[in-house]
Amino acid sequence: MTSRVESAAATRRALIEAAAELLDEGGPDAVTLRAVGARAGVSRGAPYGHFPDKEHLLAAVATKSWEAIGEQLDTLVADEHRPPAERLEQALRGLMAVGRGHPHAYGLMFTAPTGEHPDAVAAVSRTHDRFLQLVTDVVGDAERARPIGALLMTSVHGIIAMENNGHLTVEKWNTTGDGLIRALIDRIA
Amino acid sequence: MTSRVESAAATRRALIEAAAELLDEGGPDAVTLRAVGARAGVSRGAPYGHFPDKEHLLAAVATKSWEAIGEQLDTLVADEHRPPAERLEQALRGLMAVGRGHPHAYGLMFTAPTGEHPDAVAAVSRTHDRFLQLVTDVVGDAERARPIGALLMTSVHGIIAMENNGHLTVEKWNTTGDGLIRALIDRIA
DNA sequence: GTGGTTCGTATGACAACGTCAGATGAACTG
DNA sequence: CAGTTCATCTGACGTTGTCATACGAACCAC
Repeated sequence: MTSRVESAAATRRALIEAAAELLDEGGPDAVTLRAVGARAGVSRGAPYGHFPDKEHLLAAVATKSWEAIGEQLDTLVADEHRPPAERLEQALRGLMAVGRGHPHAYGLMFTAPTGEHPDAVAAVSRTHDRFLQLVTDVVGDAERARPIGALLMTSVHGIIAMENNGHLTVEKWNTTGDGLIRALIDRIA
Repeated sequence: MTSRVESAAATRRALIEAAAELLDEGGPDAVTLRAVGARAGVSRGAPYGHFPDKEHLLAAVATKSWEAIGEQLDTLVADEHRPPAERLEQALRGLMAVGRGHPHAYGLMFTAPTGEHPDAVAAVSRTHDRFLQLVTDVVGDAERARPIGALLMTSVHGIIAMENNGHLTVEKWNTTGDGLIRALIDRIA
């Protein structure tokens, strides 16, 4: 662990993890380069040895979140015992669980300007591909699955976003995020 | 116009409008209290005579956006010549137009922590009520319209959000935001 | 009118932030 | 062992949100 490249890689990982933790605990405002450095055990300017600026660090955090969801979907794709429809529903509910458990991280995933960050774009693309595979397993045809998957993905994202921002109250809409997922599956997939 | 209360109210309006313009033109980072003051013709500390802090100013901007959409829906509700389904579709496409034309303002509408800002909450509630009226005109029963309206609202929001963040590409999903709106109406309403 | 009060605005100051330039020291290379 | 590399530290700068203070014109009683 005392090798220079190993130590640098460990520091880089620690910075990303520290930023993710601070984001989870205190929201975007808590993610200060000084606080990130402190939690990672380095000082305030250390991130600039690994990232051009703060935005790239946050993009790395978002990439990690996308990859985590991708792996989650991967295990669902591989689980061939269960019926495809059940796996797809599990995927949608898994997305909601992430959005609820880590609302700030979830927001970051859809906030980072993706165009400037190829790694993030690739991670998003891979995750979306796995999601489309799950949809394909349900509807049969891969080409037909694409717009259907888009409708499912955008709708679930909208449900999570409005739930996290307090715009989805039971008093107003007489339903919950879970209920909307159910309705979505019944009407679309 | 030289009355003190009139002048103060004009300044307040100018501050909100200046913030909205800066948000439209340069995104959230361009909305600096100094820049807002300069554009409104006052100085950097003037906003504190009208808002407790920057967040409340932004909440006022979001409130204005919600009210603008509310009025837009209002004219649709009142337009009884056209069939209800057509008016509902027009409402959904109007939401998309706002999201496309003013992406930063649209993001702010769903970003402001609504709990702390009663005016914003009220504006959102009124706008949602008008949307639910349009849904009721289509499905007939007001109670049945509520969860259906929720599914429509969250889905459209998800479509707009993913489109604005570049996560809704034709290459990946083989559809567009407009196509998804069409599919949404066909399958839900 | 006139004097005193109110209150919207201007100004100076402060801490915190992102960012960069230079210094430091330990891991590498020959 | 001498020289280089490079991750990290430290000091500094401009900008930001925010507050305390000061000013001055609109207000109000008489």
